[in-house]
Amino acid sequence: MLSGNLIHIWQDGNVLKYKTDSGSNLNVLLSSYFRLCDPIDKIYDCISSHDKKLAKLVEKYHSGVRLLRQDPWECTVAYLCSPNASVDKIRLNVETIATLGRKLELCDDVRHSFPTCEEVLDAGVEALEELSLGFSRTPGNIIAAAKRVCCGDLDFEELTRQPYNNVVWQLMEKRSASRKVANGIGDKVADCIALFALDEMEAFPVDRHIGRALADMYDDCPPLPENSKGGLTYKQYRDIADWARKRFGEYACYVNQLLFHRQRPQRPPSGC
DNA sequence: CGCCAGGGTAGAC
DNA sequence: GTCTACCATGGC
Repeated sequence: MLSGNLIHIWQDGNVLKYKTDSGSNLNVLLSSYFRLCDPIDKIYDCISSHDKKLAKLVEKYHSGVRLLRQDPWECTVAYLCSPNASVDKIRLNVETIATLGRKLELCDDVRHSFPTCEEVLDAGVEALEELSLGFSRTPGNIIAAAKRVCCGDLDFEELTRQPYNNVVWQLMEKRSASRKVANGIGDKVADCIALFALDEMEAFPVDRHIGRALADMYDDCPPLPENSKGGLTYKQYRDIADWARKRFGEYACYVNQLLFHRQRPQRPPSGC
């Protein structure tokens, strides 16, 4: 589902094909979603030239792995219910929340558009609480985010024109260096929204998989904590992300995508 | 039963 | 500013 259009998408060799009953031509929309204007060959060549391990990842995944330009609101909600959840669980959460949206049909495939922030507010926090989205704080965080977006306090359009640090700062609602407002968006979730929806190519999300991959592949990478239960402190997170930006340079965010897919069954592009 | 999953928060120092 | 215990749930 993209911008209210239910689309069936598949890959035929190096060609992207799709089917939809939407009257309009969706080439522009899909081109933006898959970032087809990015110089992908140049990017992967550049990454390959860094080291052997990356070259191997590029060889394996270059024909399938892309960075996406997702819808900022949908992306925000998706990552609000991502903490301590698997990709499959997050995908299920997004599909479940989508039942609050408009019904769509294509070739006997019945799905839903992702609900707008207004539709989420109309549904109310009680409706979200019945969806088993994970932690009990998640429905409240989603409602709070919906209010920020609806009232214009959180303006994604404007954020895409701002520098990376500023974007993360605003997403997290950090008002001082020491105090952060609890809105469900920490450093990692903010990075994901910034990179996957707001064109902030400087973002380098560090989840457990990325952290493990880096520690595994590079001896000079800041080490992961030994006995932590999965979590990185803000400092540890920043140290690793900064190391990666410095090490991988301009296309670090694409390296991030490759690392995430390392030793993982390839899945169809996420989204709804 | 155990462990793991695209982490964030309150509260402690 | 930095570090910890705790949080809900599904899959395996």
